[in-house]
Amino acid sequence: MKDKTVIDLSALRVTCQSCGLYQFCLPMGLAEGDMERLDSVIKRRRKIEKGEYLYRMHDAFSTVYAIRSGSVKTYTSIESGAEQVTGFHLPGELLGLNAVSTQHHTNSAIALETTSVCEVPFERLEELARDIPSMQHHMLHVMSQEIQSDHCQLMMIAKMPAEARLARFLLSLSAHFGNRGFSATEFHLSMSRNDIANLLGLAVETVSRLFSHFQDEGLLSVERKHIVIHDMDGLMNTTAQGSSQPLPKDSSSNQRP
Amino acid sequence: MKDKTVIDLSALRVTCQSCGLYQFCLPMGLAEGDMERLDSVIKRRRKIEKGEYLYRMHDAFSTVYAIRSGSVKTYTSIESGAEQVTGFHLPGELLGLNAVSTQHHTNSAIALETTSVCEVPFERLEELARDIPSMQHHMLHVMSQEIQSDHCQLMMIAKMPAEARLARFLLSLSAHFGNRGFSATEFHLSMSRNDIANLLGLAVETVSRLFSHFQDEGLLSVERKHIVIHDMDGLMNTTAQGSSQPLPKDSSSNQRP
DNA sequence: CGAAGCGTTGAGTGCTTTCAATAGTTGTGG
DNA sequence: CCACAACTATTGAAAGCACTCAACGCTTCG
Repeated sequence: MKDKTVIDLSALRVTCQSCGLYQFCLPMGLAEGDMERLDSVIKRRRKIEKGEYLYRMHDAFSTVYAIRSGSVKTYTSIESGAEQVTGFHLPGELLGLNAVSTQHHTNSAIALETTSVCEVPFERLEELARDIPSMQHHMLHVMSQEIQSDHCQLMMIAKMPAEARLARFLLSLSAHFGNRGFSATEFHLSMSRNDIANLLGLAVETVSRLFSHFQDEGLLSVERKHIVIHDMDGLMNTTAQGSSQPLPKDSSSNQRP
Repeated sequence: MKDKTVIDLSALRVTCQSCGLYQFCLPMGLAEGDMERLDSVIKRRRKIEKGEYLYRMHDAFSTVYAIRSGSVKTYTSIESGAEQVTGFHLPGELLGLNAVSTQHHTNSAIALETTSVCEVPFERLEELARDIPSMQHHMLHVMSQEIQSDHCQLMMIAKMPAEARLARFLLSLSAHFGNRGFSATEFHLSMSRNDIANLLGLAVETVSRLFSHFQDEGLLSVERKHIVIHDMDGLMNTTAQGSSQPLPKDSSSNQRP
């Protein structure tokens, strides 16, 4: 335990530039000088264990979190006690920004495994954003991206059959891992079947059945939380909502003049 | 037609402060001086007819729109041609901000009736946001609010039966109108049944049946697009997912240590 | 080792969709 | 001005997908 301080010091000295994720994270697109200013604002690095909360719904909002390693589940609860998982978040993602409007968190964030995050005081971030145009733009960028992904999620739940939803979910995980230099075909699910089902708007049993079904078809192998994708194209095909229906364009009540 | 120029001039002279919606719109919370700066940035006021597009998916993003009157439907299209309505937007709402991340619009916005909007060049808005902290904050605020409402929508589609979804939809419209000084119990639906069904992730027939059902129960009267709510509480009760199930808190795989 | 929780599988039910037919509404052109 | 076409909305009947209920194996943890 003598070298504890040494470890702490080196940890504190870690900069965004030295982080393998900096191109996916807050400093994305920042000039070097600006990155140093960002570094100076990042409060500290925190490690949280599986099952610990990063923050809870209704907590006062003061801090934004960037995930360094591990994974986090976010979910909102409704009055009746029902929960809706809104996403699983992997390294490089920014959490907490959607609390700006209420000053209180509107969802809870819980670690799915041992997770390390960077904490950034939001006030500081706002100040930085004022001085650094690309930082301001990036914050808007991050939020607009979340909106887009929510819309995608919405469409998925509203329009796609269960099979396609799970396939898309797995493919999106696969792409995430692939982008970050990990295997796109073999990975570990840090979330429970329950969480997956909740995110996709399905019953746990349905998810379980679908995993078995995919395995029977030879699309993938699944053993508890270990996934190996054998047939990426096959998975993508199940995504295509049954088949390619030649929908009439603009089926709504409006036409362009 | 002699006074046409007079009308135009007076229209151009309209300021945010003179707009009945300013407390719901972009200038929300701005100091008076800052509001004038905002006014000077707003490019012009545009009137669009029913069926015209404010912008279309994939269009280059340069402008943010604030709705003055009328209503607008936004929707995204997926590769296969299927569409997902992402929202109906009423006076005071800001549209287009979610295109920041891609520089291209990721949804289309079409007028459901004759609609007038204010156009704000996004670049200008970003500049303003740099100079005026409360403006920057407000933009983040608007986007964070959209994320929250999307999460709400997600939960609704994923967890609620058809009846509750339509009830919630009507109640949210009612609240919107009420907040803006209109009747909360009697209003006009500017969107088609098809659009409603699409937004709620239902079939048109289901929506139609539900309207009839609500009417049979005496909760409301509906005649084509004219709605009169008779029993607000009754409607709210149908929202409660069948009843109040005493769900075990935190049904997920995680527990707090 | 027992309890508790997660995951899988089966059977039956039900909510919602799909298919189909009919009115009502809107818009256009003869 | 009316008739026809196209579209929107409503209603009924049948089918299907996913859910609920239920039981059991497996893993984890105290």
